Amino acid sequence: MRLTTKGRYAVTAMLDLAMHRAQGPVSLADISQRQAISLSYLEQLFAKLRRVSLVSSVRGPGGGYELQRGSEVIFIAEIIDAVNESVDTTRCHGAGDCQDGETCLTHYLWEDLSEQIHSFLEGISLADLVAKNEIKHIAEQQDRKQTIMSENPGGFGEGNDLRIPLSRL
Amino acid sequence: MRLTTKGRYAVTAMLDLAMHRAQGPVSLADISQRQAISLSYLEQLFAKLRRVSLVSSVRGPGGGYELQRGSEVIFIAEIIDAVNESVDTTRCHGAGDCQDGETCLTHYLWEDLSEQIHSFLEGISLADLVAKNEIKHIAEQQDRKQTIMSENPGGFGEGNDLRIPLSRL
DNA sequence: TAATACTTGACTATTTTACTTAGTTATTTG
DNA sequence: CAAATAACTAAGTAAAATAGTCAAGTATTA
Repeated sequence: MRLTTKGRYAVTAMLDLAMHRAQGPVSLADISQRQAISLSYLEQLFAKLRRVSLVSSVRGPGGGYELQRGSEVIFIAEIIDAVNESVDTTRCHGAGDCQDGETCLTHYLWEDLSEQIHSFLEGISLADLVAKNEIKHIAEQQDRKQTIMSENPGGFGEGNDLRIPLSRL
Repeated sequence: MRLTTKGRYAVTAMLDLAMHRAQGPVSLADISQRQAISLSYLEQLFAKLRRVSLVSSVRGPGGGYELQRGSEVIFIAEIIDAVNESVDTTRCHGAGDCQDGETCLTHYLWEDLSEQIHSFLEGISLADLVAKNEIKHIAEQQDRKQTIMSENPGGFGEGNDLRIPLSRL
């Protein structure tokens, strides 16, 4: 699991797509302007997103890209995986290449952590992100942030207040 | 929040340190051998880890690095933050540089997600990773994986089985 | 048919990563 | 004290990833 600017661009573009899906296909040119990402780079990213069936394309005038599923069933982990081709984190690839076994152990520990992060991002959808944000804005207008959490089971919580207890994992 | 190979190296090295703290200061040469990371690269990483007081150094023969706190209060997020100097994700830095406000919105959404991941990694310590691993190994020996979760509140769960419900966040 | 917009591939610049080299400084042990 | 050890520092470099350019297509719509 890697989390780089490349993945951020992809998620950002997908969020843009999610927020404009009402108006039909969205052209990369539009996303490029709105999100300040170069058109050619978007083309590269969307080629990969298309390959894994996250988006579908419509050619010709008025064409563009659309989410192939609803934004509530497109998860952040999928998007990031699509653009970041996986790298093998272990230096000894499976078969016992390690001398003392120590190397394998720490590598395994990392992979394990990586899995946790992946699972975490598999639980967050595009729709979740957008929805949570809307709630936050309403909350700020109403100026009573403290009660949002309990009132709204779909929300994410606020920064530091949210410390996931290990007992829940 | 970025999650690159650089951060992985740092976490791996810190894990190595945590697992060998009983035998006093650990030299970078030892870590280099065990974890297959070049000595000079480790020197760069540990310069940063030392700057934020995650480790302390002992010079001279028999010297090396030690964790400055217990491994149970050193969190993964700290390690990654130490080696990855932060990049500003928003193109318009605070002040209204954005034309239509759209750009800011998706950037904000990303920052929000990034915060979630950060909070997640703030909740996992070096000790947690090691401990969970030991439990896993015992479990595999005993060949009754299914019951581990409920029996052991400190554990992390297993890969896909662990899907954090949004209602808990 | 002309315009639009996806699609592909090759190529390039920049940045980051990972490593090398060559030293200096502090500490311990013989 | 001298020699060995290992942290520190800094400069430079090779390789990889990122980000973007350019130039051709193809499919679709008006």
